[in-house]
Amino acid sequence: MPFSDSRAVTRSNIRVPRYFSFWRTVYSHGWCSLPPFVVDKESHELRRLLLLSDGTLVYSILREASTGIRIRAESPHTLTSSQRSEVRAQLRSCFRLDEDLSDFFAVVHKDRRSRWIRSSGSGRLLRAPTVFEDLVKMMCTTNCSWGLTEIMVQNLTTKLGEEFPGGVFSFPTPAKLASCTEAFMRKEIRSGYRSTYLIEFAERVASGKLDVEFWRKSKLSTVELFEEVRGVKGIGEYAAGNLLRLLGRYDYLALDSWVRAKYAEIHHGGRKVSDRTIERAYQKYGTWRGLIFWYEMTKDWLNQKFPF
DNA sequence: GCGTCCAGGTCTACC
DNA sequence: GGTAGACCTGGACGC
Repeated sequence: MPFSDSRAVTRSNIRVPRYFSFWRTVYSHGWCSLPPFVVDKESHELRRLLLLSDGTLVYSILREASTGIRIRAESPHTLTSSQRSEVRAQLRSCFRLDEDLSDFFAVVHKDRRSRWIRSSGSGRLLRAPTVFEDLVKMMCTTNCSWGLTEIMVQNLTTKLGEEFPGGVFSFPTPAKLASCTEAFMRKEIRSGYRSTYLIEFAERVASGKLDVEFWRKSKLSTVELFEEVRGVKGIGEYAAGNLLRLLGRYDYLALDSWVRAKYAEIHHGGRKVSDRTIERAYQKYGTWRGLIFWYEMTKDWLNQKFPF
């Protein structure tokens, strides 16, 4: 645990919007169990090593507070005001605090089946500080078990990330990932056939040929943006649909084997149904359908303090 | 302990 | 445009 007397500590508080739950956001999907995110279940904290734009590493520890989110930021030196601002900006982005969901909350409030989403403080899906990290992780979820995804991401951070005293690691930069050989990726990261896709993607980002961070504020239509995301080798329909959710676009259901089985269990007694049937059922929710679908599939997590 | 089979998305080649 | 097979790993299972 990276505590040290020589460490500079900054404490602050982030105000949160209406209809927000810290833990419902942390457990909105599996990202909180992939490093650099770590949930400390004993101290009820979310921890994460942040890499600032000037290269400074900041170990952030977040707790739920009555006034919002309480942050303890540990760093090798006292943070400047611009560094403190960047820490807060990265965390605000992770928690989607600046995303306007008023229309979404109005839609779910009108729908008896979905009303619980607003009242439970759900609606904001946790994401990484960068689109690069979200996409790399998304690629690591394809065609494998969740356990293997955790192994790949763990290896990416410990073997390619920056180390902070105390044994925690940041997520690797595009340049660091781009410098890897395929053999290294296969042997050390265990990313298998995804290795060439990951390296190629990192090279495009590191060289500036592909600006994925711009996707969060892109004015492209959702269909156009979906196609652009699909242009990354290794990202198919499922991964692109899921990534779009983390970009604030919710038109796609991002069907994978887990949600297909879950939908069949909830609505058809476990009997398999076609993707078209699922899509038809959520058509009425318009551009919010992907978000409402996801929360309906994970509603049973609501009753668990730590769903996973 | 070893071998075999299977699940999991995406890409590519082929029809 | 649709489909089959390959890709790779961990886990389950049988021996």
